[in-house]
Amino acid sequence: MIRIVLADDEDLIRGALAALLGLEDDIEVVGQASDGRTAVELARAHRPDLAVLDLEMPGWDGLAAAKQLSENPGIPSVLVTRHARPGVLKRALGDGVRGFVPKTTPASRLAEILRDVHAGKRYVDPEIAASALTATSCPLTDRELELLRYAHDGGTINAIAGQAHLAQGTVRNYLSSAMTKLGVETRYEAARRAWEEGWF
Amino acid sequence: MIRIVLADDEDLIRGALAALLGLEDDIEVVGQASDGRTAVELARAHRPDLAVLDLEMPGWDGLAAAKQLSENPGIPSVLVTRHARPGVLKRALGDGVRGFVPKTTPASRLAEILRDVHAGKRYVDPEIAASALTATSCPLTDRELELLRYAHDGGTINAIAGQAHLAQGTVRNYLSSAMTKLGVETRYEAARRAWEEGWF
DNA sequence: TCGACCACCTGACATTTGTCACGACCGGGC
DNA sequence: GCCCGGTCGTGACAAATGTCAGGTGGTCGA
Repeated sequence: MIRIVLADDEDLIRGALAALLGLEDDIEVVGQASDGRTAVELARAHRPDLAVLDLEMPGWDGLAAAKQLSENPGIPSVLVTRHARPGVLKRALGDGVRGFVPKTTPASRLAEILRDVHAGKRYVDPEIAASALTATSCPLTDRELELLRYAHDGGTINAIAGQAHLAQGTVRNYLSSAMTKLGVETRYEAARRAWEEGWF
Repeated sequence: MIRIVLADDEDLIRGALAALLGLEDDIEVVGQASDGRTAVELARAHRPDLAVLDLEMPGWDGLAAAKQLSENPGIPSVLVTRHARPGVLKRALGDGVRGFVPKTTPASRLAEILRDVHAGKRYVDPEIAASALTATSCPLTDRELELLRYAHDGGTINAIAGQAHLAQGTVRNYLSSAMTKLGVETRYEAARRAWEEGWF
């Protein structure tokens, strides 16, 4: 019997996934959480064989939870995600994630994947793996990424400079540099590109 | 027995929802589709009692499919959505949608909701209903909305003017007007606000 | 120790953008 | 008729933005 802790912030999806896994004779969902922190607490209490975590969650996301679980109680995680972002896959594998499943995966495969991971294998969606291999590794510096993160929600340069505690000239330079590196015309496009690649 | 056609572009979620509904004795999923157009074809072929449609789908989205189904074979629809956008709810109800369920709804409630809708009732998530009532109705003109749609993916004014076949001065005027009406500083924030409200 | 390099920051400059005032056209109400 | 609101455009101005040359300090390998 494979004992699982399941985390997804959308109740409907989490419940549906639980129903799906409940159909399998050898899988048992022993706990459900709606955010990463609760998932970690549940896992430390129940000691499941496996954690199935949605990547996009408020507060601690799936990646943060997976890292915790892999370090402390040594519980392997499978991440489920809507957006197949190559950079995120790389970081996830570095943080001890054992399976990476986009939501476009056929439902019938999920149980098999969990069994494989439980048996010690790893699973990575072939599509994402391919794009992660061909993907240009991130050409941006940490500072550039930080400012792109701020730029992502559409504020003015001044607002960004305030949040980052920098002069606006500096902010403009970093963003300009990022824009040239990515070959786009505006910081918004740059921010979107960086997000899509999974660089943050 | 309530016969249902189910549409969601994410295979994993669609399969999980099917599993969830399959647990109910009085509900049968007679067809599954990954986009709105296929959902409509399936529904015309199988004549289900109800269609459960994800709102966010490529090609025809859930709203378009629901409208078709309500007009032609007269099949009622329940929309499932991730983002609770008040404007979308209003349009949906106008297009004959009978149920509006955000993905934050507890999984255990879904079956009840489908039964209610099948019995002729309507269901609208109370949270969204409240925000739709208090929401300011859209103060923007069609042209302003159109340009905000273009602005939403981050191009320059020139690019937008090209797509819309307008002079850049005109584009700036419309966007500026939209920005003042919404009380924001940049066209990107304006575009995001309009999207969040469900105005497009 | 030196130079090369990189991340970091700044100021000056040209372009883009937002704002405003204005005019023309069209359609529908009063 | 007249007025009003939406559409489309122009020109001008100030502010925000992007671009560039340059400066500082630290690390690293030769």
